[in-house]
Amino acid sequence: MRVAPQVAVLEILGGMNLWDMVSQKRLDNGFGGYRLPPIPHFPKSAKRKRSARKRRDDEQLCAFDLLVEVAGKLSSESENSTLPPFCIIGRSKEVAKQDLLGNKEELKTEIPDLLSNTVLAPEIVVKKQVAYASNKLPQASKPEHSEPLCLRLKSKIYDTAAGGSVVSNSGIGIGCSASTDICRSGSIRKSSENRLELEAMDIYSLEDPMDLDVKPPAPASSDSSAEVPVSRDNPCSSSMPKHESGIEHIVHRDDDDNSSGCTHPNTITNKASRPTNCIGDHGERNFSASKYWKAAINLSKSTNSASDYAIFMAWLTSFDYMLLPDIQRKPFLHDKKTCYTRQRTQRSYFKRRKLFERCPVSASNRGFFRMKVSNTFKKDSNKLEAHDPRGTAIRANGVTSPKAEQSSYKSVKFSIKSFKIPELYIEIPETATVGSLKRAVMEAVTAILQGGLHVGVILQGKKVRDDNKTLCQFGISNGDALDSLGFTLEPTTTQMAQQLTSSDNSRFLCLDDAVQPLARIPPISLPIDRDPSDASPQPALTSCPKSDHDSVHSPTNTLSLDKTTENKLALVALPAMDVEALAVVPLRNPKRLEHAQRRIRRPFSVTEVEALVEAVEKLGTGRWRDVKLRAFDTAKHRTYVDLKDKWKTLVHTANISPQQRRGEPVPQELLDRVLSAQAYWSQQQAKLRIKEEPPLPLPPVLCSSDPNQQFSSSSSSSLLEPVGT
DNA sequence: GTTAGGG
DNA sequence: CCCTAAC
Repeated sequence: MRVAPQVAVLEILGGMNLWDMVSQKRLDNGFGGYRLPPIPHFPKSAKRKRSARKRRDDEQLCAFDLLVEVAGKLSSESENSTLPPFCIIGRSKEVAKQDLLGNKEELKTEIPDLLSNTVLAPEIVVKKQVAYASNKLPQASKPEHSEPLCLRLKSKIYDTAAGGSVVSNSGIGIGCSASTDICRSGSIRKSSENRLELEAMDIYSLEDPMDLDVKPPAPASSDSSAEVPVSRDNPCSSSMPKHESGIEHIVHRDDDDNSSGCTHPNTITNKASRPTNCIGDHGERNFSASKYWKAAINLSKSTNSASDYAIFMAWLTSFDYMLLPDIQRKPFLHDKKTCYTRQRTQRSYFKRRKLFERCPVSASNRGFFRMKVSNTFKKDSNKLEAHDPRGTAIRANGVTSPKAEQSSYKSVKFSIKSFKIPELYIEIPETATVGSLKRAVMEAVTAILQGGLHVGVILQGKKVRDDNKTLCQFGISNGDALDSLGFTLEPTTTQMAQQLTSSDNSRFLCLDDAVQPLARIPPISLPIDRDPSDASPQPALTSCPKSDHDSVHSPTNTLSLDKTTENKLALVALPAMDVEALAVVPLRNPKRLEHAQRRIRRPFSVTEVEALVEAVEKLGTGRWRDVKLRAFDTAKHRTYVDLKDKWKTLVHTANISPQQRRGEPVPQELLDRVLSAQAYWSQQQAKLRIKEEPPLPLPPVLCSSDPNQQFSSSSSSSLLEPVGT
């Protein structure tokens, strides 16, 4: 019997709000490279167990954020372009499972952190990848040269500035840039003091950490940049090599790391004299992937930090592995000005975040989660420079800077919560090697990155396209509208599966005065649902599929159009198709990972509300499918459940005081109609129950002869094209 | 697959 | 917007 190789579909989730991911713990179980360390066993103390659990969670968050930040630094400090490629790959659940079956050897290596005063002392676990564990598959499909190895890096993160205390010991998987090639060579296994690693790679435990609540060291040194807290002397850090020489090697040795294990900072051994980077030792680096990353490097050179951070933050949160550059290639510590110091406290992310929001100015100095938004507010430019690696969805608290010499200038502080992450699907044969998978993912990612990402600004669900308007003109500088401010990542160009050619930096960039056209969306982009109800000055982007279906994209027109609309507020309905547009390969059988991903929130526009109201007026409240078909047939992102839910909230909204309402205000007239229709139809339903008589009770109040007219008030004609069937 | 309702 | 029971 011939067994057809199955196709494993990898789904790399995107589009998720980072904050949601973190707060909802959706990074658990391997998704996003996250693994839950086990909770230390405290049989007799529920309390301790609880606190341990909390600590673990906190640590995960910290570690996660560190990754994010590291990536951000990498991307922005790779000026010399000697930066080895680093990439992020995803993996299927199956592969992950197989991962655990292989032999494991552990290698030690060290990677100086890219953040000031912080050292990453990771362990790399090399696993023999059991790539073809499935017995069903013919062995012949196995490539002869070798089994792909899977690199896993268990990062142990120390904060030297904080006295070497363990900041994090997470299970985040980080790979090494050259993993594919290196592994194939097999050198990695011999290159360093091997140690058998028996524990599963996701097994971690922390000792009861030292008091991690100690306040971070105050910035003492005068010569340090105002922003950078200085590392204070402490037993541990003193033994750590300073990073003045660029690269230092630090090996973490925790020989008694076992299941009950402690990773005590004091076990850190400085072995700087002996670079043990397994990769470097053998000089077998083969950055075959580097070409792809030139794009990323160029990108980082030619664009501002906001986009850099955005990109890497986005990808980081989208993938399972991140490949870090080899430390021997380049120091990353030169830019002290922008260096961060990891906050020592292990307090929860949430707590710090709140703190930050409350004290946007000072607390941010050393806060790891500090948002480095330097939103200089210039006269005729509303350029934002968001440096937050954590992404977007900004929240701004209109904070006035007392320093502003020009009284007319007002600073706005943004707290970026997250970017919307583009979604990416990859399909690859099950018989493919992990290495090829990595390459496939990398190519896909690169294809997008090389095209550049454009940062979009969304205000109250609408895309702000006019780059020349000032923030205050949009009301961004104050008011509740700030809560509905967000950012998106959009592909600028996507030349799938194309060679990276570029020295042409002009293609990479975003968030600049001159927004690059969203040109050249790949032909493979999936059909995108347009929201016909979103009245928009951007016909090309919001056209109804019905009428303009094939013009998948001609964003260029649109954008050029933008530039001419300087005098008008260019609030444009969010096309909301960017995500789909990034799809690499149409997903065939998306076995949703774990909790699939939450759909992005798309507030109903007034136009949509009107359409909904009108449909419900005519059809009643119990026929949501019909309502959908009638008024939202072309809006694929609106399900009938959505419509039902929206109606529910509309009714609620109509019943509360205007002061209590949030979001884009719905005209009272519409709300009145909502109540009216709700009352009417609920009455009908009641009647129907009592006596199952009237199959089609003639509606309305006035027994209008035409039920369809009953609720159609003044502006009766729907803005939506009543879906012709 | 739809509806209804709680979360 | 998600999840699910109930149909």
